[in-house]
Amino acid sequence: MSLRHALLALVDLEPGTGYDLMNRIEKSIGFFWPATHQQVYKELHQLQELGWVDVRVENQSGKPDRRVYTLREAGIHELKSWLTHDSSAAKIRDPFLLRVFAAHRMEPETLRQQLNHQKNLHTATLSLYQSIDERLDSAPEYVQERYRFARHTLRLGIYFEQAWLRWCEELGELA
Amino acid sequence: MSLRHALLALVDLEPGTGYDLMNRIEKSIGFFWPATHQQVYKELHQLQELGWVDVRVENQSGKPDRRVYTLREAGIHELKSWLTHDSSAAKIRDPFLLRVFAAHRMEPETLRQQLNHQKNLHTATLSLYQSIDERLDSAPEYVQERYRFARHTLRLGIYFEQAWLRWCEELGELA
DNA sequence: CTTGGCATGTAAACTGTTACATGATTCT
DNA sequence: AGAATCATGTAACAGTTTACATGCCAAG
Repeated sequence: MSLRHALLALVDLEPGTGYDLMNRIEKSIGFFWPATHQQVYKELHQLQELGWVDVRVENQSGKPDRRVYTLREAGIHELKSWLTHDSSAAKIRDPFLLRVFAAHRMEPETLRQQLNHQKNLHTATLSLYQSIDERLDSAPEYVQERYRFARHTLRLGIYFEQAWLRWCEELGELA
Repeated sequence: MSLRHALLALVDLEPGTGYDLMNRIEKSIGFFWPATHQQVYKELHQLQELGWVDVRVENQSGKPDRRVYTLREAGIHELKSWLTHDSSAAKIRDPFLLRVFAAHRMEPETLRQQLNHQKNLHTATLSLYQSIDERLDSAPEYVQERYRFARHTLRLGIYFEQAWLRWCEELGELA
């Protein structure tokens, strides 16, 4: 039930449309709290019904109306209240690790190939994280200040990817 | 839909009852593919209907019958076939990182407290992983051989926990 | 005498994924 | 001419979580 609060946090940082929020999710919160656009649009409607956000509807010809969401006082209050709660445990679902677990039944060649694929994926993710980090480096100071904690989560992501790559190499040498 | 294959992999390593499998999930596959006992029991029935496992029913007085599952040839075949497929991307859901992302709205004292809690959790998880690893160290060689790849996943878990702890300390110093 | 382990399930509620649906404008 | 971007949704299905349900035996 926390996509709700993820959206509050995002709208708090900067107002935006569902589409816009979705793009930002893909480059930030989505790394540890994935969501689809269908979920986002639905949740935004509920956030409005709860009185936590305001919507400004802008008519557009040909396109659907732009619905720009901003955070209300009640939303800030809810966000703060949620932040005092303890977090439940993280959940990871990794189909690749599942396969590694059963890899004694795998052809060595297949394993090597899949490991290589994972190495590429994690190299790409690491570069992505680093490029987002660098872009923030050259942002105005007030933006840097606002995204200070977002950036900490990014750093953890970088550590994870480095751990992945280390592991992929070690396993590659053995297999 | 991969709990199915997780179970095939587990039964492949060693036959067992749903209860037994569930305990093993909590100490291995569950770290990257969580499941509840309700899911496990249901899936085992389906595995049987698909002809991938055999069941030996042992009557017990007072307790429900023990249903011991073993892997059939068809199950091994399915497992091998699944192992040739590429894995879809991993999914992480971490409510704590969600809160860190929004932490500019958090009381510094609350953040410090929650960080401390996370540090304790990850220290505990790290010890757990290490103790499982050590127990395997002193197992007979044929067991070690069978759990070779399972152990690799454990090592990745250890790297992750180390990354977590490093990050918690860094953030603790700043916040 | 109460806690924990053994052992299996059903059912409802909630969440998340996938497929379908539309259509203008801008870039290559 | 075709792909990508902007912009929003509905509906069916699959998967997960939570609550409920039972009951013996052993250890402390």
